[in-house]
This record gives sequence, C-alpha cells and structure tokens, in this order.
Amino acid sequence: MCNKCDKPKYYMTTAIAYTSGKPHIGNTYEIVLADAIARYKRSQGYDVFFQTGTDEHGQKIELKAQEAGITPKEFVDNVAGEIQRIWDMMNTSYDKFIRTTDADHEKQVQKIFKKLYEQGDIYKGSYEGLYCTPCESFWTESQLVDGKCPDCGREVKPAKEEAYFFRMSKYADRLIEHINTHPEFIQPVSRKNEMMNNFLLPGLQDLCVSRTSFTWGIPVEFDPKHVTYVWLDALTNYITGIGYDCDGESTEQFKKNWPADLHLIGKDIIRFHTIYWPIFLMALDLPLPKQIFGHPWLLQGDGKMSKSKGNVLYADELVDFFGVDAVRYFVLHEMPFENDGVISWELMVERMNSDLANTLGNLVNRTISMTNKYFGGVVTDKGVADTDEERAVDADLKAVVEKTPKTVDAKMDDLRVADAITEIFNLFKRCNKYIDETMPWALAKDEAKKDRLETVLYNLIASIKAGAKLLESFMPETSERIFAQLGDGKVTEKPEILFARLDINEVLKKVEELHPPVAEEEAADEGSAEETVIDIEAKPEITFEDFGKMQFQVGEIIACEEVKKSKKLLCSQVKIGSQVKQIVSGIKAHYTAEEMVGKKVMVLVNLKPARLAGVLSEGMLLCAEDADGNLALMTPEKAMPAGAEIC
RNA sequence: GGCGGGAUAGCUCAGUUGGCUAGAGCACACGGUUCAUACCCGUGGUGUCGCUGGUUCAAAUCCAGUUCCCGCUACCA
Repeated sequence: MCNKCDKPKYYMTTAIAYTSGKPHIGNTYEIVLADAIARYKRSQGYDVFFQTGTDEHGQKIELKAQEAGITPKEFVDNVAGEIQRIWDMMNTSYDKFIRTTDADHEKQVQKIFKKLYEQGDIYKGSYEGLYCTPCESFWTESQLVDGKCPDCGREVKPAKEEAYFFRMSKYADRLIEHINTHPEFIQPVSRKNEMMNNFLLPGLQDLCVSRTSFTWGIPVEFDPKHVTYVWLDALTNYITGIGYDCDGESTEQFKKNWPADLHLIGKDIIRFHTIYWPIFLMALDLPLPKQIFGHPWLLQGDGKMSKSKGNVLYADELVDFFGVDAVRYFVLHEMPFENDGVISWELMVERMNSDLANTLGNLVNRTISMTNKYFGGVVTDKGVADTDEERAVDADLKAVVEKTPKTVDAKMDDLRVADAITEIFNLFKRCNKYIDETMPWALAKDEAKKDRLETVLYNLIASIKAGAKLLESFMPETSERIFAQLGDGKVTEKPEILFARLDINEVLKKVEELHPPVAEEEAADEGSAEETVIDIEAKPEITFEDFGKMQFQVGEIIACEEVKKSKKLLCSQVKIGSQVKQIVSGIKAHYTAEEMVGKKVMVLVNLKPARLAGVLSEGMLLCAEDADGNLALMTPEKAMPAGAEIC
C-alpha cells in the first residue's frame, strides 16, 4: 500500500533483454503483454511500478564488440538504445529501464556477492566439479559412485579451473515448502510440476556464479580475476532497480514495492526465476515475489523462420504494415495462456480485416456517419423506448455494456489477457447487432420516431465509449482516437478510417519485395557467414602432444539403426580401415537411420568405449553444432577411403 | 528412460464439481439489410468428443489399458 495515496502498490517486471543483438518478436511480445497488464492495473487504481531493461554482460557481448572494433560498453549502448526505441515505438509505459551496466546496479551486485560469500552461501570451488584424468571427464558430486568416477571407478580430483558456487541445496526444502503452500506462485501451474520433478525433488546442484574466462562482467570485489556470472548479475536487477541495498540502506521505493507482485518472463527461463531467484532472495533474507508467469512463445506460422522463405518477422516491420495498435492487438489476442501462439502475415491480415476493420472500425464509422446524417453530429439522451421490443433491446445492450468490465476484470486477474480482449470485442459485436435490431435508417424515415432514433444513437455512442474505455490498456492509441472521433457532445464531421482493410495478396507481394526469397544454400551460407557467428566457452590450451593422442579417421557408415528406449540416439556400424566399430550418437533428431548409411564421416577412433542407453559405443562421430543445436556431420571434402587418417 | 500436458466441426479452440438435443470464432453456403471500410445481422451442416474396456440412471467429463502428439528432463563419447 502506498502511504501517500493509499492505493495498493503493484510492482511488476519483464525479463531484461540480452543486448547481443536486435530484439526479436518474442521479446516485443513480452513487453507489450506486460504493458497491457501494467496499464490495466493502473486503470483499476493500483499504484503500479513497471520495470524492464537490458542484460548487458557476458562473453558473447565481449566478442561481438571485439568483432565490431568497439568497446563492449559502446556496443551495449547501441543495442540498449535500439531496444528502448522499439519498446517506445510499441507505446509501452514502463516506469524504469534498468541496465545491468548501471553503476548502482554493479555496485550492489558486488556487495551482494560479498555478503553471500561471507555468510557461507557462496564458496570457492572448481568449475564442473571433479575431474577424472584418465576419462578426461568432469563430474559433479551427485554423479559419483562411492565418491569415485562412475565410468572407471578411479579417484577423481578437483579440476584446476576455479569458480564460485552458490550452495543451492541449503534452501531447497524451504523453497519446496513455499511452492507447495503457494499454488499461485508459478503460472501456468503445469510448469510447477516440471520444476518440482526435474530439479527440486531429485536434489539441486550448486550453481556456478562466477567466471574467469572473460572480463566483461561485474568483477568479484575480493577476487577480481572473477566476474559475476549471469544469474546473480541479471536476476538481482529486480531489487537493485528499485533501490535495494544489502547493508540495510534500501530506499523507501524498495521498501514500498518489494516483494514484486509479478515477474513476467518467457517459459525458457522459468527455472531460473522459480528456483535460483527465490533461493537468492532467501539467502538475502528478503520475501519472495508473489507470482511468476512464464508466458508461451509466438511462433512463425508455416514452420520455422527462415531467410529462404522470406518470412522472418520483425516488430518494426509489422508496425510499418499495420500500425502499432494492430500489432499490439495481434500479439495479445493470438497468444493463448498456456500454449504457443502462431504468427504469420496471413493471420495478421485476417485479424486486421475481420476484427479491427470490420467489427470495430466499421462500427465507429457507421455510427458517426448516422449521427452526422440524422442529427448534424449532436445527440442527447431522449430516453425513448416505446414498445416492449425497443425496451428489451435497449436493456440487453445495456446489460452487456455493464457486464463486460466485470468479465474483463476476472480475465485480467488470471492474466488471461487474450480472453479479456475477446470480451471487449464481444461488446463491439453486440453494438453492431444493436444497429441491425433498431434499424436507424428505418426510424429516420418516420418523423414521429425521431426521438427514438436519437435515443438509439445515443445508446450506441455511449456503448462504444464504454468499449473504448476498456480498450485503453490494450490499444491506447485506438482508444484515444475513438474518443476523439466520438467527441464530447458532438461527433467529428469527417471520421478517419481507424483500420483499413488489407488485401492479403498485396501484402504478401510487398513482403516478398522486402524479403526476396533466397535459395536455401545461399541463405545457409549467409547465415553462417555473417549473422550467426557462434562463440563457445574457451577450453584450456592443449599441447601438440595432447592433440597427437587423438586418433581421427574417416569412417564409412555401413549400417545404422535407432536405439530403442532413446529419443536421440542412433547406433551406427562404422567401417574404419579393415575393422568395424559400433558408435552411438545423439543425432536422431537431425538424421534418419537410412540417410546415415553410406556416409563417410570423421571419427574419433581411440575414445574409451562407453555404454549409452545400454548400448556399447566405441568412438565418436564428429559434428558441427549451431546455436539452435542443429547438427551437421563432418565429411571429407574430397572422396577418401574408409580408414584414412585425419591429421 | 523419468515427470507432466494434450487428442472435440474443414481450421483454431471452449467445455467448470459427470446431467437437458456437444458449443464459440474463422472459413464456406444461403437469406436479410443498406447507416457503414463490398460492411453488418440472421440461418445452416457432417462431429463414432483418439482407440478399447469399466463404474453409473447418466461419461467429452471419472477409472484402467492402448495409440499418437507436445513440454520439461536424462542419455548426446
């Protein structure tokens, strides 16, 4: 509760966008969804604080800046500016845009890190736990068998690469208890089971919270070769942004707003927000946020986005075609509560035409037109309804107008934003029906019905205004335009078209001009060459001797079958020289067993055999992997016999 | 492999604690209307409610089994 204005406070956040590049339509969806909720809560009288921002540290950004020949700070300044520009273009009403490079945030993260270290929640350990030298493998404690390597049973010892870890298990029981006693904490509820069954109940592993492999991050104050790794840096924005101080000097704003009422995030980062974040807060002795909603995604209609199809969608491009409010309407309306939504040019045009142009735009237009034609633009409430029938239609219209705010309220309370919008459009549809029921053009022919006609138009305008009022949170500009056109006492003489109907073929034609389809291979080349450069975690340097230990050869796959009981594994018989090895690979999602046969591939031959899903594997097929996890087998560029050495 | 969710009209989906002839929107067809952005309003259809069995006076709804799809997770040598 705000002590100055006695409105209940409502603190909500979006995830902070990573500044490695231009935000995609999914990020844009999130900010629009958050904005609709924020505006709605404000309209209900809540004292809303709505925070969004950018996550600006990490190795990827460090490398991208290096490529661009600028400093990381310059790089993130550019991208953060671009993100903010798009947020503003979408007319979102955030109160604070936090950047993780903000000085006060950085300072506070350092203090938090130190405090957690001093109280024993963070400890210095080694990355990926324990190392088995002969197996060249890292293991976590939970993976060990009798404290020894699960593969070979030999001793393991701590690896060289040091890092700081957060002791998650200490707080796990409290978190389980909290989740069980607060069913509204994780939304949608189906996600709660996933977190419980996959992470909490089997036992939490400690989380690595520092890195030494790059420098673009917040240094650990007492051990500056380490920088804070993403989650402790990023998640804490929710408290530092409103003035948290772990020495007890938090601002009034923090005291008023924390705990957050809602963290709105994508379903991909639910784990971090429902497990690690609450545990960090427990360690800081702060109350937990009231609700975390992991929204689904907007996906491309006809399969994945691809340059070759020319169907990639960007928020600003959509806005160029349809306007801000139409795009807001689309993303809010098309996104169900629990499942992924679909977006495509065709669907956009369909919604634009049937809902925005036909139902709403035309309604406003015809109403204004009649008001001008029959009454010179001015109508007052004559309160005339002579027959039972007239009284019945008026009453029914009124009932819908009065009921809609309540149903919208109920939907919004459950964060069912798409359903809330549908309710508002049902009101507009009811208005269209009212026109047909009352037939103003017929009333206009009878001078004796003049007052009834005026009453009808008055009711209509009042109802549309009621709908426009409700629309304010979702389509603020449209709401304003409707009010401006309906006026206060006199409607406008020349109504502007609110939403123009579009021809799908013309739109598609323009889209094609904008994004000429490119051949599949060209697109792939382009993609790998400039757009999707991939940076991976740097491994320690090895000697030539280390390299010499590995035996690579060309292998020919002579047979291949699926490994039953596994979703990802294929088992291949690979001819290497005169011998045949059995190799299991996790590539079922990318190659069928049939297409594997006959391929010549690069094989790591002298890898210690292991059992995968119970099947013996005597080597490794080498693949390249892109950012989406797509795999491509490495094959010789010219014909080579099976067994040829790769060196 | 573990856990969870889903399968309903051509398409996208609603169907609350089992109960009136199983619904909405879109699309399609026909009819009405002309104030309006060729718009609006009305009417209409086939659904073995994934499959099989069970409980019940009554099952889309509950139970068991089964097939397929999806999510998270593990295996990815």
